[in-house]
Amino acid sequence: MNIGIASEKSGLPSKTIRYYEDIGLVRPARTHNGYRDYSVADIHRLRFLQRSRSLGFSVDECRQLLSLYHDKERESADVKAIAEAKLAEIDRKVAELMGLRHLLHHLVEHCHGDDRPACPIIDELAGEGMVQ
Amino acid sequence: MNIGIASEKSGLPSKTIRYYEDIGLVRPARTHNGYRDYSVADIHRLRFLQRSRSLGFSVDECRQLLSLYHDKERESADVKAIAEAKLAEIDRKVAELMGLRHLLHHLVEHCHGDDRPACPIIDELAGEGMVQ
DNA sequence: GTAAACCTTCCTGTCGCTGGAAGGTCAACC
DNA sequence: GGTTGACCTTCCAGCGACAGGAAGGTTTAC
Repeated sequence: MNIGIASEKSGLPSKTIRYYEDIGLVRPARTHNGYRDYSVADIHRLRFLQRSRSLGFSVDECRQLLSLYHDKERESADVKAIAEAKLAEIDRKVAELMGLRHLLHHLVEHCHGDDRPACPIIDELAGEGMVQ
Repeated sequence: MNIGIASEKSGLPSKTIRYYEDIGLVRPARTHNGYRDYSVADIHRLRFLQRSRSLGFSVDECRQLLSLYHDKERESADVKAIAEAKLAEIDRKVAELMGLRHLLHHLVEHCHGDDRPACPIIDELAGEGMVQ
């Protein structure tokens, strides 16, 4: 399978697939003309990568997950630990964004939004506001 | 004021302050020996940048906000529009993270987390799961 | 006098790709 | 056989927003 087909089947752009090869995540065969030749197993790896990346795992975490995936003796405890760490990270990010959201929302609510120069958002950013 | 003091007062690392100068966000004077010399107004700009960056505005958005901040004739409508766009973006991010959180949580819940090789997280990533 | 703490510029690396240039290969059509 | 167009290759550069470090100058304190 050429890279274009692999791209279609995996949902990853060709550029990304080549990049994944550069960093050693996938090693396709080559045909006589030098074209990359993807096997069904390669496509599985690529789909696995596409899914885990879209779930928010870093490329390095994906590397670990892939090796666990291919390790017949893998312990699901390892996988669970990685997933749980990621879950905690997501919670942290959401909390941070929500805090940010509340502050911004408050500022927007108190901004009259017309052509008067006074603006509580700018005042807050300048450190003259009453918020926090 | 030397850059170290500016760093303390603004809450930004010296490296970041120099970077902001590189990209034209702040233009401190120089002393006879070539050291950067920050005025009180410069510190205000830096604090403004620190606050708006930590509120999730991109450097380019900060640049806009700064110019609005310095524009006496600014219209708060402009500021409000930027803040509202950012708010919508935050909402999108939170929604995405929550979706991700639910899926991951579900997977973690169904992973027994011991040394048995079967692991629903891996199965899901491999495309063999029942989830979605 | 000298050591520590500061400052300078410049270059490289981070992460995860993405875009583009320059060129080789293949399949189809006239 | 020629040509077009779609594919493929490698390599190099760039994104955002800095961070790390080298090599060297300056100031301050003792």
